[in-house]
Amino acid sequence: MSKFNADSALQLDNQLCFALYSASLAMTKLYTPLLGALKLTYPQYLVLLVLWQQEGLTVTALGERLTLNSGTLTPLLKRMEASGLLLRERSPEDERRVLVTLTPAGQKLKTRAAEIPACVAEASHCALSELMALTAQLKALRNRLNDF
Amino acid sequence: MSKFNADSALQLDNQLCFALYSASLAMTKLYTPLLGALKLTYPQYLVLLVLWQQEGLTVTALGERLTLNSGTLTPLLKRMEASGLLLRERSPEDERRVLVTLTPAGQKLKTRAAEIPACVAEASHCALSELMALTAQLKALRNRLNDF
DNA sequence: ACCTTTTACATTGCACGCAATTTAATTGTG
DNA sequence: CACAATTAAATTGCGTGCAATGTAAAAGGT
Repeated sequence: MSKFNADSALQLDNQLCFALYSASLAMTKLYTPLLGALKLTYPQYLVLLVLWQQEGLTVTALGERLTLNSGTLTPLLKRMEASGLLLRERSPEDERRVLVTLTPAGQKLKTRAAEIPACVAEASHCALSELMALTAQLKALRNRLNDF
Repeated sequence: MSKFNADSALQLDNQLCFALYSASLAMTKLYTPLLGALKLTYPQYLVLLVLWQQEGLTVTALGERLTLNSGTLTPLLKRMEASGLLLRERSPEDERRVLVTLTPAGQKLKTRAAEIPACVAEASHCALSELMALTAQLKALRNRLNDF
């Protein structure tokens, strides 16, 4: 009897999908209290990570970076605008586009957020090299899945 | 200048959290059409994976297995009950507990779901050994994060 | 027996996340 | 120039996911 028959493949703990799902939920739960101190949600933090690197992106460009669509991003960005972190402005050259820029308050959060990655690295109980290797593997997997 | 200063640590593509997040979303998007043929959502499929292995679990036991709480599970299980996949019954010995069992329709889906893992393995373009190794790493990470 | 505490689920309110659709602006084509 | 096709966001409807709270049953202490 093979070790990997159909029944084995359907066991929750053998499933890469569940390992990904549950690890991602666990990571979000780790971030929640850290981000709560900055009054940010987890996807809001991801938006800031992008904007701290490059401002003036369109909603579509942000979505490509985060693999999120306008159905998710539009209300999320509106909430961040309402809390004073960013501005959403129609592009003068192309009125279809909405350009997203940070307010001084949004830029300022970068300093306070700088401590977060170290907290996460500590909680993971991993060497930096291991974290980097796992990150690279996950990015490769994500790209293969998205290209499928 | 170090390769891993504070600014580098805040780059989206260096973040394990985003690699996990985006890979998990990509995996869900891969499953969605496969599960749509069975009229299942992704977390509903995860519930079935558990119940196909062991029936008669309480809501709490299911939640521990899936790392989900009653706020998520109660409405999810009600929807699955409404679609005829399972039963939710109070335990006669302890009226606080709700026991979840599969209907014949819920059990029957296991046969049709058996093809899904192979589809996912193909889409990942990975050898089985690589998938197993990545799954093991993610489970270890999840456990460390949850214990933190 | 009485009463506090604990346990198990359910409920509420909020924030995603996405497919499908809609609206408005721009581009392409004759 | 007219007008269909394309593009960019926004909207709608639904299903999670969770913190906080509520409710009812069981357990535990005196």
